[in-house]
Amino acid sequence: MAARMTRQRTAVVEALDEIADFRSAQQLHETLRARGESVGLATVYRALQALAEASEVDVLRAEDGESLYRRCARREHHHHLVCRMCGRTVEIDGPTVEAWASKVAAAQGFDDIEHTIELWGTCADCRATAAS
Amino acid sequence: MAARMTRQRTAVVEALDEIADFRSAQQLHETLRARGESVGLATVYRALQALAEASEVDVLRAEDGESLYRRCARREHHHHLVCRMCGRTVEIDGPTVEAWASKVAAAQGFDDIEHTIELWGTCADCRATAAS
DNA sequence: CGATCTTTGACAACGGTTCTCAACAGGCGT
DNA sequence: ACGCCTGTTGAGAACCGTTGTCAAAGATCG
Repeated sequence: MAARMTRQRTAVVEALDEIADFRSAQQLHETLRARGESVGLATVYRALQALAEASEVDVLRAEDGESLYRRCARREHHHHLVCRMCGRTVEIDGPTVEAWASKVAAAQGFDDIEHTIELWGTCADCRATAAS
Repeated sequence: MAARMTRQRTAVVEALDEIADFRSAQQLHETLRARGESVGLATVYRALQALAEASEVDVLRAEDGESLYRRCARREHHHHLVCRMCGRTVEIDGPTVEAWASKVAAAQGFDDIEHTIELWGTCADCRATAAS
């Protein structure tokens, strides 16, 4: 059960530290391969899974269902505004929304409440690129 | 391009009308089969797709990525509080949240904004069942 | 009724993710 | 330093929800 620090896990964490945007496991795998780090795809998935479980990375689902990962600046609970084209991300928090969510859910007799609040859009750069 | 009203499409719509909770395409297919209506799985998927496109049904992604469908009472924009065990659903709207979302996104220079706001929990009934 | 043209359905294909299992390598004890 | 023990790796298979294929079936119109 002791988490060993292997070359592969280190590589995944380092890659995440350098990338500011949300990326899929496959994109990350691609990146590692490209920079010469030989890491298996399954290993990337496992590393991300472990990191997510330890709250070291945030996970969210793209509109097509693919999982995207990101190492966030703050470890506290927060949400994201993500560019659906390039993955560019802005961290957001909404104290108002949090309160609203738990109040509404509790009023209906629901327990173990969890909420998904994500904002998707097209960032200024991508809009410019798409226009050309 | 003219949408023909076939036996299969009618069956899917009728099933949705009778079920108040979010269900997956496969569950719906199962239900139709069980009641004697012979409908192909691909057809169920296509029917749901068409209905979703016409805003006749709401779609949302379960935590494992599966798509869930539901015929909602109101066609206007709204959100859901869903029981993650049985799919039981309560429709919700949050005018405050809507305003907050678009304001935040616009402030960051993002366009074509879309937001995902869903609440997950365990309903009173399922909690009781799980405890026994 | 017949012609036309969409829809159907069994099955294959797809894409992301997880599983399998033998080879491998941290890291602790000596 | 050396081995051993045990967690980890990786190539490929398996999985599972979903979409594509294409010949046969059926809805609609004249």
